[in-house]
Parts: sequence; C-alpha cells; structure tokens
Amino acid sequence: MTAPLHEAHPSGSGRALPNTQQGMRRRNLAKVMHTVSAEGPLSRAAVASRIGLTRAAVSTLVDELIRSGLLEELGPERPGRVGRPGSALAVSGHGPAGIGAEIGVDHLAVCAVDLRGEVRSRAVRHGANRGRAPEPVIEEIGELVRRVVAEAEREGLWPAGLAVAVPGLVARDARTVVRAPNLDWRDLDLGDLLPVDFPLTVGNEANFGALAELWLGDGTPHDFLHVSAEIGIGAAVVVDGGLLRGTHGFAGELGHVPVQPDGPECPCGGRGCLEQYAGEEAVLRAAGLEPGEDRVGLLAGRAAEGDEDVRRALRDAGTALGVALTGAVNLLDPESVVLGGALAGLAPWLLPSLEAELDRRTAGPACPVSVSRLGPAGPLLGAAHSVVRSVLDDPVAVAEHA
Amino acid sequence: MTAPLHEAHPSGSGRALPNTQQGMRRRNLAKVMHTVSAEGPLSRAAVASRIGLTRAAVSTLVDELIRSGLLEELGPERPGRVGRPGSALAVSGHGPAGIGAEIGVDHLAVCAVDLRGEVRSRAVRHGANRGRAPEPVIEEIGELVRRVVAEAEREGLWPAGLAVAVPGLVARDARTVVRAPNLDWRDLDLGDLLPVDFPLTVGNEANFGALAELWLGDGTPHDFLHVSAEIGIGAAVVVDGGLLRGTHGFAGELGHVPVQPDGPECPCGGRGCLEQYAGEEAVLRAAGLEPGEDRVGLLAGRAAEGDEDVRRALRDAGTALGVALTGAVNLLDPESVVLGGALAGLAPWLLPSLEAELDRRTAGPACPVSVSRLGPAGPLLGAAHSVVRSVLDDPVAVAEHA
DNA sequence: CTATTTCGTCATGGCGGTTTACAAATTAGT
DNA sequence: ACTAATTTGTAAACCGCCATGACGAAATAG
Repeated sequence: MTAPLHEAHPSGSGRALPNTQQGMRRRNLAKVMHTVSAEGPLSRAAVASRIGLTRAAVSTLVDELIRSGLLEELGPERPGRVGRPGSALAVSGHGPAGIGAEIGVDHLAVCAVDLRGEVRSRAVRHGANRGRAPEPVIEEIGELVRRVVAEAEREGLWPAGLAVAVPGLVARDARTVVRAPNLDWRDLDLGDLLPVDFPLTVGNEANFGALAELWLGDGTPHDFLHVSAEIGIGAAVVVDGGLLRGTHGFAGELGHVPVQPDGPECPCGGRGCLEQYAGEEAVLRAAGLEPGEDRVGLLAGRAAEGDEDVRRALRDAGTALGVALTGAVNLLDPESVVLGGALAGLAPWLLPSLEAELDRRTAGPACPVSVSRLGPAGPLLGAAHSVVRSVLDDPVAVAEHA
Repeated sequence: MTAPLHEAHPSGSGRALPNTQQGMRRRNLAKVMHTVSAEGPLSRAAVASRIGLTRAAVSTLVDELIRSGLLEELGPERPGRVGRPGSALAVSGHGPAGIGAEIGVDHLAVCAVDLRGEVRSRAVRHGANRGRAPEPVIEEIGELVRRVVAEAEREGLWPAGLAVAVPGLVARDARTVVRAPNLDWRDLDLGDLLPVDFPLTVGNEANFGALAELWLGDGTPHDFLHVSAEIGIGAAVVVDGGLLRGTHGFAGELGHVPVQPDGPECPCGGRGCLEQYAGEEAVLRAAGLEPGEDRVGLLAGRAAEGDEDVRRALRDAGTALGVALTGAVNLLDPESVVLGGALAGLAPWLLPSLEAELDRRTAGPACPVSVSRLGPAGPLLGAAHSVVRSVLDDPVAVAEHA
C-alpha cells in the first residue's frame, strides 16, 4: 500500500546525520538507549527483537554503550521461561545527568535527573520574581544550578546540559526570551546571561510541561493538546510524539484565541481573547478576589469550601476554555486534551463546564479531557528530562565528552 | 548545542525500515531521487555534495536508478566553469506515473503525472454529483481512470498508484470516506468500490490542495495553513513539510471553529461556527443570491461588477475568516496562510477585511496571507503528485514492480 | 539425566560507503 | 598552442557494520 497521504520527513530528513554507516551506527545506538530506557530492564535478545536487528549486532552496540558508561549490566534475569535467562540491561544511574531549571513567577527551582529518570538533587527558592530585574534573578538561578550540580557530582553524575523553563515566549534559537509578561522581561539572551560549561537550552514552560506529560504521564497519547495556565494561558501541541514549535517558536498561544470577537479589549490588541475570560486575573476579578500571592491555591481553597462566587467564576472560565478548545480540537484533531500546570488543581471546578462546551460543539468523535498527574511539577521535570532525551538521542556525542 | 527542544521522531522512527544496511541503501536511493527531482538536472558530483555522500557512492546509486528506469542521463552539461563538465541527470519521463482523481461537487477529473511532474494525460466530466448514489459516480470515475491510464500507457508510462481527492472527511486508513456532506456520502470504502490493480489512496480535497501548494507553489514555505472552501470550509495544516493528519484523520476542520459562541445554530451541534458566516450558503444568503450551479463564479462576477451587496457579504465573510484564522495562527504560528481552492478566486474581496482582522488581533509578528496560484486545480494535482512522491520516497519498491 | 529452548558470543561473509588513484574534459595562464 | 589547474566519473582496495551460522552456557520439560 502507498503511504497513507504524506507525513513529515518523507526522505528521512528527520536527522541531520548523513545516511552513512557511521550515521546508521549512531542511530542504532540511540535506538538501543531509547528502548532500554522506555521498557525497563531488558536482555540483549529482547532489545534485538524490538529494534529489528540481530542479537549479534545488539551485542556489539551494548558493549560500546556499557564501555561508555551509559548502560549497566544488572545480572541474570529471573528465569521464568524455558531457556537460558538473559542478562538484564538498564540505563546507567551514574553517567550523565540532565539539569532542569524553572523560573516561575514566584519561585525558582532546579533539579538534576539521571538517565533513569530519577530526580537526584534539587533546590528551590521561593520569592516573587515579578518585576525584578533579570540579572539578579538569573544570578540566583545560577547559584541554584551550581549547588545542584555539585550535589549531583557527589553522587557520581556529571551534567550533560541545562534546560531552563520560563513563563514566556522563547525564540526558535532556544536561547532568547522574547517576551515574558509575568516577569516583565523582553529580549533576553539567557545563553549570554547564564554562563555554564555545558549546553544550555531555554524553552517555554508550557512546552516543557507537555513534554513531561508525554514522557512521564501514564497512558498519555502521542498526539495531544496540553493546556496550562500561569496568569497567561499557554498550550502546547504535541504531534506524533514531538512538540509543534511554530515558525518563530511561538506556537500554542491559546490565551489570545478569540472567544467573543467583540468582547473586552485585550492588551494584545485583539478583543475577547480567551485570557479575558479564563486568565487568572479575569477569574479573580469575577470571583471578587484581589490579586496576590498563591492565587491558584486561594481559588482552589475557596472553591473547595463551597464559595459560590468562586465556583461560578471557575465555571465560566471553563466554558470560555471550552469554546477556545473547540476551535483547537477542530483544527488539530488531537487524541486528547490534558489540563496541566496550575489548571490541574482547579480541574474539579473547570472540567464540567469545559467538557460540556466541548462536547456540545464538537461534531465528530468526542475528544477526552484529562488532568495531568504532574500538575505544577511538570515544567521542571520536563526541562530536566529534555536533556536526558537529548543524551538518549545521540549517545556517542556524550560518550566522547565523558 | 543540544537539540533545540524536542521535535518529532527523535530516534529515527520516521521510517518503518530497520536501521540496517539495506534500509540505508533504500533511504539513499530515495534521497538521490528527491534531490534530482527537486533541483532539476544535476551531475553526480552535485548530488553527492548535496546529500553528503561521496561521488563514488552516488555513482553506484545512480547506476541502479538508471537501470531501474527512474533516472535518465541527459548527457554532458554545458561547461560554464573550469573542470570537466558533469553529466546531467534527470528524473525519467517514461517510468511510473501518478494517477490523481478528484470527486468534486459538480465535476469529476482524473489526470496522470509523470515523475518529472508533467501532466501527461487528463479527463474531465462535468455534471452535478450532489445527492447521486455513490456507486454510479464511482463507476464513472473508474471509467475516466481507465481512459487516462490507457493514454498514459501509450506514452510509455505505467500507473504506480491512484490517489482520490474527495470533498469530505477521510479516515486515517486513507480508504474510507467517513462523511462527505456535499455529496451526501457516509462511510464508503472506496478501496472496495473502486477496484484498480495498483495502490489506491483516498484523501481530503483540502489536504491534497495544500500538498500541491507545498510541492508546486513557488516560494511556499515549509509550515503554513492552507484554507480552501467548497461549501464547507476546510483547512490543512502543513508542519515541517508534512501534513498534520490528526488522530482520526480529521485535522483541519476550520469550518466549525466557533467565531461567535452564541451565534446561529449549526448542523454540527455548535453555535456560531465559521461556516455560519463564511460558508458558501451563508455568503450567498447574505448577498441575496440563490444557491445554484457555479456559485463561486457568480459571486466573483457580481463582485467584479461592483455589486455592493455581494461585496459586503464577502467583506463580512473575510472578517469572520479573520477571526477564525487568528485562533489558528495563535495556536500554530505558521509561516503564512494560503487561500486556495475556490477561495482563491474570491480573494480580492475577502483579503482586505481578512487581513485587517488578522493583523489587528495578532500580537506577535504579522502572519502574511497569500493566494494560491493553483486555485481550484490544486487538489487534483496534489493527489497525482502524492503518488509521485511515494515513488520518490521508495524507489526500489516500484523498481521491483516494474 | 537427556532433550529442548533461549541467550550471548565468535568467526565468517556480504554489503555499502570511503579512500585513493587515475583518466577524461574543460578553463586559465603563458 | 601548450601546460597547469580544476572538476568529473570510475575503478580498486579498504574498512565498518550488520547478517548468518555455529557453539557453549544456562535454564525448563519430560
């Protein structure tokens, strides 16, 4: 059968590697790492059958990866079936580590994750960052990074890279924060401001949250829409297991999708944007509350107590979200919608009206809405894991480095 | 530097081929075909430098492709620069051909395109298909296909596959028409109904139109949103040179994006969907015209004559489109928006209000809107070319067949 | 205790791209 | 016109990588 219509990367341009024997070897090493990482301890034979190579070939690949310290031999498997039991292979817990950092509106956080996905070290610092000059904030996060890296090194890890999650728009170069309204930051090159001696990546918080959901969530599909809110409302589009970035890197700006074309004016220049109905500020106002610290916790608390004003405000926000998501679902046909970040905590009161609106307006098969298990922890974990993934993607690169 | 965030297909799952030597060879053959096809006559040395292999390796690849009849040697290049002139290679005009078919609301069309992209044979049959039973329509299109194939064969071509563009939703299996409201078709397996002795693919008309724009349009970017209308309003999302399909294959349903959440009811169950404002029926009603044959031509004619009612109707439709596209652009951050299909002919009257609305509401960099050069011819060409692309994607498969 | 199954490894082989060398075909310089 | 320089295409030797097939090792089944 012909390929069903045309998907991306038709001629194998998915990787910049030329299609040479070395490239093949690198791709196969990556495949072994991914397979072992994803499916737990596995014997060489099991890996071989999964990636479509012979046992002999996998043996040499595994040897190389063990020599590089990226894989570990755990010893013979418990013999359940007939035949010689395999020797279990696992991703190493001692080699490279991914460092994740998060610049939130009122906290900074850094953590180190090993190749197995375990968080091995972390540091948090509370305190509002809104309106502060970028330099001292970045200085502080640099300090946290140094501390986390030091602790990780004591555990036998070395930093393979740093990924920073910021609540704002990040350019495609993955270094420049173009606009972070909640911090009042504009056009900052974090690559310059935060000097570290390993590769640095900057990304949008919602995007990292979505990646965390993709990699860590249980049963999360390959194609979904991840919605999170942190004053602004961000969404991340995951297509075929990868993030949709957009030409400028700005994809996912759900907050400024028009919900009511002649609604109230929005600072963005439009009218009736979703943020005017479901943004944190709008919801607080509708609930009769003042802006302040830990506003989401406040909302959740009052709603749980049964505060009818708050509940109505959240219901209405859910309806507005439902309208905006209808558009997105119609356009993208995702497998599901996931509420993450701060929204996860408010889900009990948002979901009913949101789902009602979505179901009513969607013609085709209903698109299920679920709530992220990770919630606000997503972005930091996603950032750290993105570094881990980059190691799995090209093991030789880091093996050379070590 | 680490990979800037995470894109799809991290570990090379872009192709089902195992990462073996044979797979490498097949990918390299495909790469040669794509390169020669895209960049016109090219010498072996030029191909080699482009795909990152050595001249010797490309020589053997080219030999194989020439033996298979997929490439042709045109003879020595005109010597402009110093050094021995290369021997120009071109895609063969005699091997496999892609057959495209289009089932429109009031016409049927079939064409054959060779590997060079030339249309070598075509057949059209006018007449309304709305409400007709599917079987006779499919019988007719089968007849046209037989005619076109026969003529192509007289020219030394052989059919490598058939792609059918239909104005409706097609399941991910690329065989089943789930719903085609304009034809009153539901749940038809064209794979069963249209027996041909080469691979058959069915796809949405708007999607094929977008692919045509991607492959044939001059200067069309790699990431764009292609909007077309044919009673319903369809969009196609092209990301990184590939079509975004959606879980069920239904991505791109722009027509039911809410534009005015409490607007008029829509058959889909929602309210204020775009189709209620910019759908063909709605526009005709607003312009004070009756539905009938060639409605788009009628609208364009009246607008050109200066009919103020028609112009106002189109302006308003443009505004509604602008609102819906604002949401899409915010979500996807495409490089541009392309108006195709029937919309292309109405662009002069739609564009001003559409662009005004889009610019006003978009915060970030403006997203340019352009008009498809192909217009209504897009879907048919896109269908035929999709078969051609599948040949380029895996030359050995067809070489064996021949 | 033997037959069977599965695992990991080794030796061999084939396949595919690279390297190196060279002849052919052109331009640039004298 | 003749030589030097440059580029192309091909052939031969080489190397890397995976496949194949055989074997010992370690378990289960009877």
